[in-house]
Amino acid sequence: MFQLDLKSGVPICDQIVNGFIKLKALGVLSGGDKLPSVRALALKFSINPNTVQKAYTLLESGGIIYSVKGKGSFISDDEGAAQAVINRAKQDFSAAVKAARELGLKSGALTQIINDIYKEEQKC
Amino acid sequence: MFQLDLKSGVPICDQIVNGFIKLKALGVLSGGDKLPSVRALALKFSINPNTVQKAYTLLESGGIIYSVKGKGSFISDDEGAAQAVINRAKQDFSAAVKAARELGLKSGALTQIINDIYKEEQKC
DNA sequence: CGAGTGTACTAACCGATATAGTACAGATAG
DNA sequence: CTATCTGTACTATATCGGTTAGTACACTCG
Repeated sequence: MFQLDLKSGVPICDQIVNGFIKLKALGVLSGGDKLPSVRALALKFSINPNTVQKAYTLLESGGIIYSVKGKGSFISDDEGAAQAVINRAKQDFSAAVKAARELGLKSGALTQIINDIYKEEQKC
Repeated sequence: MFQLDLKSGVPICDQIVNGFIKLKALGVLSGGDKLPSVRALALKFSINPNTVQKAYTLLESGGIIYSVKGKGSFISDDEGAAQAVINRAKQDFSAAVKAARELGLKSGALTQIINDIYKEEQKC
């Protein structure tokens, strides 16, 4: 399960959304898996159930999960949603590349950074 | 001169800060160049002078510009500040790379995006 | 029926951002 | 010197997004 950083400035609901997206992208959660209930997750993180519900609503509108009244919320097995997540991640990354380019960074410097970060991953 | 997007959600003062940083990074503005006065820029963008002043204060605390009472604000010729800008840009980009990696994107996909964006630049 | 589930709604609080208005100090041109 | 432009400082207010608080309803399952 992911962690929350209450003092990071990043909205809690966004952190929850991204947390489950990552868990699905990594294969930790897959189609049909049950998510914690709104109230249970709120209790675990000591936050308000409304905040969790907001995150779940966002996840459902994005096709990442689906919710059933009286039963719970579950990871969607929709492959299109997974692809949408990847596309959104690519868009976010593209924006970062363009921002870096506007500040005068060369492509070589960027690829170098990528290599460093992915090399660091292999150590673990 | 840069543009402002009032409805982007990005704080106006941040947009002003980034705007001048880019202008300096691109060489449009260089050491000693005079910035518009707080009131003039506020008038041009139809925003509050306080907001411009806040941006200028941030720029000065970052060493990007320096201000002189009664004279105006000027681009700093401090090379260390320029390096700091580049480092900050690299840090921002690193964060984007890590976010993409956490979502399962491979380094090859990222370098591909970089190549596409920088290739597109050469067309212009 | 009862407990747990998602869902909906209103009200209120809080922090960040932006605005409004005023005031003071230094520099420069006339 | 005076007027005007400059940066700077300060308080107060308004707005918005995010969060919390509290309540309520409908559904599922044992």
